[in-house]
Amino acid sequence: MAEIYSGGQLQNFIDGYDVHRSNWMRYVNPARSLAEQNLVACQNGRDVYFYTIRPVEPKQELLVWYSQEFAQRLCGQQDDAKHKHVDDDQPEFVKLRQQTWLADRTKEEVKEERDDDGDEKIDVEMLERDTPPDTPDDQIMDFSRKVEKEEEREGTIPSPRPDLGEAGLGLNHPYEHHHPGLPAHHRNLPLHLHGLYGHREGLVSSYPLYPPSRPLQPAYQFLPPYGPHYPRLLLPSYSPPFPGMLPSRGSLRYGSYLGSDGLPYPPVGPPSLLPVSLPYSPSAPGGLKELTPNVSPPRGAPATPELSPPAKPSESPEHSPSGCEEAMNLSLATTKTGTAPRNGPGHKSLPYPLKKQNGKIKYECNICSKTFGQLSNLKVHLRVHSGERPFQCNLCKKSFTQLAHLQKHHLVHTGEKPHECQVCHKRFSSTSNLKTHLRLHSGEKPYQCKLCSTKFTQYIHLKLHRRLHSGRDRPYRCPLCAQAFFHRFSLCIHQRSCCPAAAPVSQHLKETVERFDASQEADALAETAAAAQVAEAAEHWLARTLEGEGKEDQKEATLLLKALTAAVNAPPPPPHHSPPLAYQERASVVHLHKRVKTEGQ
DNA sequence: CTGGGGAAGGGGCCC
DNA sequence: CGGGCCCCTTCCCCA
Repeated sequence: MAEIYSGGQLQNFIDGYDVHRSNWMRYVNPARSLAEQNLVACQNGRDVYFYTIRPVEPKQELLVWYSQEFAQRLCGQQDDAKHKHVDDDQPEFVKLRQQTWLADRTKEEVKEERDDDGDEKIDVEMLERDTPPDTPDDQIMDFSRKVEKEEEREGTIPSPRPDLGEAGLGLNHPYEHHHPGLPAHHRNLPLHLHGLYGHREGLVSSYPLYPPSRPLQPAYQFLPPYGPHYPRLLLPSYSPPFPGMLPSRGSLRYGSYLGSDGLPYPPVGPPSLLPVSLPYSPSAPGGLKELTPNVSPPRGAPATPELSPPAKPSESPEHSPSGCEEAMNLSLATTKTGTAPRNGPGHKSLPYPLKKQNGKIKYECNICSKTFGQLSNLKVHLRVHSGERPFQCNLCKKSFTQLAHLQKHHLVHTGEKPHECQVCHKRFSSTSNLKTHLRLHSGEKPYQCKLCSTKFTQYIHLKLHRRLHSGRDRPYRCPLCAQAFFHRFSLCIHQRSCCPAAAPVSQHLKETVERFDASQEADALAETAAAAQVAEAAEHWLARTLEGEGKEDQKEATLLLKALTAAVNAPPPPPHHSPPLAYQERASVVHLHKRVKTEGQ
C-alpha cells in the first residue's frame, strides 16, 4: 500500500490488497540488489509509477526500487528544517519510506518524522504490502541485511560521486539539495540505499532508459545551465522520462495523458503556483513562450532538475568548470570517474557521431541512427527521444518540440485561418490542411487500394479501408507465411509463385496475386474451378486492370500467368485450418456483396 | 459500418 | 541557429 501525504495530511492511499481492484503493480517485488533491479518507482502528481531501467525479458520478475530523487528526499528528511527555505518553494515534496527500512526503526520514530513534515509535502509510504507468496516478508528483511553485509565487506560506504566528494553541498545554493551527488547526510541512508547509490552506475541507472550496452549521451548535452532565473514554479515534481508511456487512466487516448492536475504532461505545479502570466518572448509576437529547457527532462536524463543541477563554482577543480559543461557532456564526466565503461558496446566518443554519405558529412543520432545534414536538425530531432518540449503555450500549457508547432498551435486559440482556398474561399489554419482540401476540387486521390483500386484523398481513409480486406474473411491461409486468400486457387498460385516464406519474391507479383484474389473475376469463379478456367479469368482480369500500364506490369502479368500454369499441374494445397464449408460460403457471400457494392460505385 | 472532410500535432528539410 | 515551410499522420466528427 502506498500512502500519499500532502501538507502532512494523508490525502489518499493506493491499496493493492484486493486483487480484484488492483493491477499488476501489486505483484512487483522490491529488488534485492541493483543488479536485479529493473524498475524504478517514482511519483507523478499523486500517483505512483514504475518505469523500466533495462529491458525486461519474458518471464523475468519485475523488481523495483526507488528513484534517486525519492531516496534523496527520503534521506534528506532529517535535514528538512535546514532546507526549509527551499522546500517552501516546492509545490510538492515527495518522501518515500520502504518497509525494509522501516523494519529497523520504531514506529515512534516514523511517526515523529511524519509529524515533522512541512506543508505541501506528499509522502509516499510503502506499508505492509500484500507480498506475494514467493517473496515472503523475511526475504525482504534479508534484503537490507544483505546489503549491509556487502558494504561491510567493502569497508567503506561508497560515494556515488567520488569526483565531487561532499564539496559544493552547502546550503547556500537554492538548488543544492537537489544535487544528484549524495548529500552530506547520505550516511543516514538505509544501508540498502547505500548499496544502490554507492554503485557508480547507480547515478545513471536510476534513470537510464537504455541498456548499458547503449549508453545514452543525448539531449543533456544541449541543456543550458540552470540559472537563478530558472522558473522553479514550472518544475515538475517528477517527470518520468517517457512522457508518452505514462500509464493512463482509462483509455489510451491523448487526453488520458493529462496529469492529475488536468494539465498536459509533464505536470507542472498547481495552477495557483504558476506565474499569473507567462509572457511570450518579444520575438514571438503571437504570445509564445519558450520554456527554460529541461522542463521536461530528456529521456534517460534525470527527471527533475534537482537531479541534474548546475555545477557550482565551489566545486572541486577537477569537476567541470561550469554547470553548462557538466550538463552538456555527462558522458565525459562519467568517463572521468574511471568506473564507467569507456568503450562499452555502442560507446561513441563523439556526442554526435559523424558519418560521410556521398561525400557529405552527416550527423548521426546515437539513439536511432538517423542521420542529418545539419547539426541543428539533429538537435531538434533529439527532442523526439528526450521528450524535451521547450515551447509551451501560455494559454493551454500544451508544449511542443518546435516553435513553429507552437505558433501553428496558437492559431487554435486565436481562430486565425491564414490559408484560403482560392476555389471555395474556405479558410484553413495550415497549408497542409488546405492542400488536402484542394484535392477535393482537383479530384486528386493519391491513395489507392492495391486490392480493389478504390482511391482516397487522405491516407487515413485508405488505411481504414484496408481493414475491409483484412484476412479475417479470407478462409484460405498459407501455412508458411500466414497470408490469407478469398479463393483456394489464389492460395495455390501464392504457394507456387510468391510465398515469401518459400523464396524471395517480387513484391509486385505478391500484390498482383492479392489483387487477383480480390477481383470480380476471381469471385466469379467456383472454388473448384479448373486451372484453365482460373488462368482464363486471370488473363481477363489482367487485361482489364493493366490496360495502359507500363512494361513492368505486363512483365508481372506474364509471371502471374506462368504461376497459374504451374498451379495447373500442382495439387491444390489444403487450406490451413480450413473453416467449415458454411463459414466459407458465408464469408464468400459477404465478400462478394462488398465487392459488388464497391465496384459498382 | 464506411467514406469523407477538417483539425491538429509531429518530424524533417531548407533557407 | 532559428524560422518557415512542407509532408505525413492521427483523431474527431458527420453523412
